[in-house]
Amino acid sequence: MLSLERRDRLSAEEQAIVRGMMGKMRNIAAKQDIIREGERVTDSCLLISGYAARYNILSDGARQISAIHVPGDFLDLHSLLLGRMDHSVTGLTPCEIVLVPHDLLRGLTETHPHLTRLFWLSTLIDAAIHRRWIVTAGGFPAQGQLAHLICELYTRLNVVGLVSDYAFHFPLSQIDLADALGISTVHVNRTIKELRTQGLIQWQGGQMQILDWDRLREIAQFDAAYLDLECIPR
Amino acid sequence: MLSLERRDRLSAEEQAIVRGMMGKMRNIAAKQDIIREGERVTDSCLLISGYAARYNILSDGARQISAIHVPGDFLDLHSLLLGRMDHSVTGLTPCEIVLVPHDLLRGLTETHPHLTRLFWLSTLIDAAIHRRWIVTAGGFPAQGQLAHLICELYTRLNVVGLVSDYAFHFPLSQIDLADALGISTVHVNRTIKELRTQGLIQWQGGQMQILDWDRLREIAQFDAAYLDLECIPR
DNA sequence: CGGAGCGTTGATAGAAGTCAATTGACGTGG
DNA sequence: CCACGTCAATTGACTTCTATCAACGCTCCG
Repeated sequence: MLSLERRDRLSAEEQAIVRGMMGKMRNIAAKQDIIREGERVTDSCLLISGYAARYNILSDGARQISAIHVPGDFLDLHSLLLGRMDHSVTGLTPCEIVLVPHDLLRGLTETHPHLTRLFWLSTLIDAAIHRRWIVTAGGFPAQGQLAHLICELYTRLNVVGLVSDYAFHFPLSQIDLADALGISTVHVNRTIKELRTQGLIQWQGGQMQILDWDRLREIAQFDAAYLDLECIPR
Repeated sequence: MLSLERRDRLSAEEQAIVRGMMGKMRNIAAKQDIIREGERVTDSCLLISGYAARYNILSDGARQISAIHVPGDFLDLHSLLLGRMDHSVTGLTPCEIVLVPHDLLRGLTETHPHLTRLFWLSTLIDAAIHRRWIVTAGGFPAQGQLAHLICELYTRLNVVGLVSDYAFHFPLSQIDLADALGISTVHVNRTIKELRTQGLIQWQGGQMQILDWDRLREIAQFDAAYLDLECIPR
């Protein structure tokens, strides 16, 4: 379930510990905030199902999304060591999350170095994704950016077994995409239209179908290396 | 020297360990690569003096910078747990770095939980900075983006004692700024001109002088909270 | 002296934003 | 059951921001 377990082997004991840390499941509605900027939090959230996003509100009221999360991701593992949240987290769709108390996580850093490194790794992959977003935002026009996001989400969902035949559930609104890509909704709409017209994707009823992975990947200059999907000792 | 020590207290033993980990100093010329994309590395680099940057080269040859580093920063602490570098690192100016062997760092994660958390924290702050760059890239026009970068660098340099009277050494080229902000050099030039004309900054001979911090901060919507500068137990 | 690199400026082209309007899906209340 | 409101998707017209192309000056240095 955790993306952690795809990048290194966990011992039976470690698996048991991780499972034992999970608090009770909580249901989050779409558009409901899970964490608010400025809070000091006492638990980290693991996303079980649904899409969630980190975002900030700018002074003109615009929402800028800095990360989109898929099941298996920690939404705010970084809150374990950072003093206050520098962003909010919201459900983009209805979500299920479990809370992992910071006390337990901190205890784990004292007693289980290997698990600690894997949790650390999880935040490092977050950071690698952030860097890639910076690169695509700065270096690509809207079409490349959108194509890259689709490739990335496809790959990340694939890791947790949520794709089949180049298709995945993708019920986000064009508004969400606009806020993530930093472009207007009108422009998102036109950019999607281009991808459709070029026969690269199909997207309707909350279902995304990639029709031509190779060309989409090329437009996006997508290379999954930054997601560090090797399963190796860490 | 490390930015680490500004965010929590280190015991005498911890300070000694950290000092003991430093390998020998290396000098890097401006525009010289320190780490190349795709490498597996065996040491992490700590920047002692100068400016460095993480970057990727896009298929059209453009360079997109995803992070700018100041003295006291680790350039690639994440390489400890990530398999291969997903970006390169270069000196933007002549730099001094010290290498910290991964063997030592990994050993430390086995024996010193508190120091481990502080190293982890260092990468979390990197990530927080990445998020802020995503927000400013997506949400601001060029002037706000540039203003934000100046505010950020001022604040980060202040942490390590490298500013005085709102001035700091800033010998980057406009080309470097263009690659960091994802805009053209011509537009960088015009944007700087605006900031100068508005009496916000002065920048000549590699020296940046902030003339009106309050207005610059306002244009940039800069709030240092994301840099998490509190000195608290972690 | 002459070239290379950087900074600066003007003119023009292209990308993306804003404003406005229309459509369709959906849910609520009468 | 239908009227109505809301929200998202879509499209057109126009504006603004940013890129590109081109030219020129400056400084540094071989």
